[in-house]
Amino acid sequence: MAIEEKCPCRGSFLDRFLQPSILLLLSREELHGFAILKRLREADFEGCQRVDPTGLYRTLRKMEQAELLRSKRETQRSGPARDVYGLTEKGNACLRTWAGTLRAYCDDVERLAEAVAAACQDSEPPV
Amino acid sequence: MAIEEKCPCRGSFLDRFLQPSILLLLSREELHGFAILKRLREADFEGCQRVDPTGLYRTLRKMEQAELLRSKRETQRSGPARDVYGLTEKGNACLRTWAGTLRAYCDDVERLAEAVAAACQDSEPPV
DNA sequence: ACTTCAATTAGACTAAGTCTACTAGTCATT
DNA sequence: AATGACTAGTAGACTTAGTCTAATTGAAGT
Repeated sequence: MAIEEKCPCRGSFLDRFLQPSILLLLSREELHGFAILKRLREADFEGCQRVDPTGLYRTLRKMEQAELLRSKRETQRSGPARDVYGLTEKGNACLRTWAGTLRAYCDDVERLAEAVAAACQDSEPPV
Repeated sequence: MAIEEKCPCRGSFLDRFLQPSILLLLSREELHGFAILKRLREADFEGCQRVDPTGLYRTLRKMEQAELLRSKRETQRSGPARDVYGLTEKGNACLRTWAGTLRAYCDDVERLAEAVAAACQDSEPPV
């Protein structure tokens, strides 16, 4: 009867916010991939705390292809070279679109959450 | 500069709520696949309005395999046979877990939405 | 020499959903 | 009798997003 760890109801498949999170971080300052990774892991936004490096770097490259980001390779005095990313104008427009999308999405999920909560109260209250 | 139709910021990839929606519907009454399809299309919850039949039926079978649903084949006096689905006890437990998950998720998205909105106001207000 | 950290990449995989197309029965028209 | 519309469900290839394991390179610390 117990619900498994990987059942979708645990919410493990509900994270689709890597892109807006990246755009948000880069709207404040330019950052390279690894810095974005660390920022996301410390973020108060839980959705990206367990971000996977492979996924992040792949997403950055994809966003650059989509012209949301531009990068420049930066060779440091010490340590390996790294790609510093910044927002393009299109990236900024994308972030503004996200603002509305997230607002609408949030309201929508809110309605579903309330309906589910109501259904649960009606039936079996959790003791 | 314009954002494409299929850019993630439009929100087209933000629908991960087919399973809780199905559980919610079935917590009220038993239904067969096609009825679930129609209910979802009329639902006030936007996330599932454009649900695809293939995806729905596949999800139903998967949920049955995961023992969240049970089905019985029902031959009607008129029309093709159909599979009527109902919640199992595990399905009920899953729905209760969803209640908490959706609540937490909603709060999380809310925070991100506000941060993005704030970032957009700081930079370029949309004219 | 050994380890640790910084920075990034490769490749195979999984979850969810989309798109096009198809089958098969029933019903009302034409 | 044939057509089209509706009900009910299925097949298969594809896309998006993200995970997991593993590897590489270089510099710094012990």
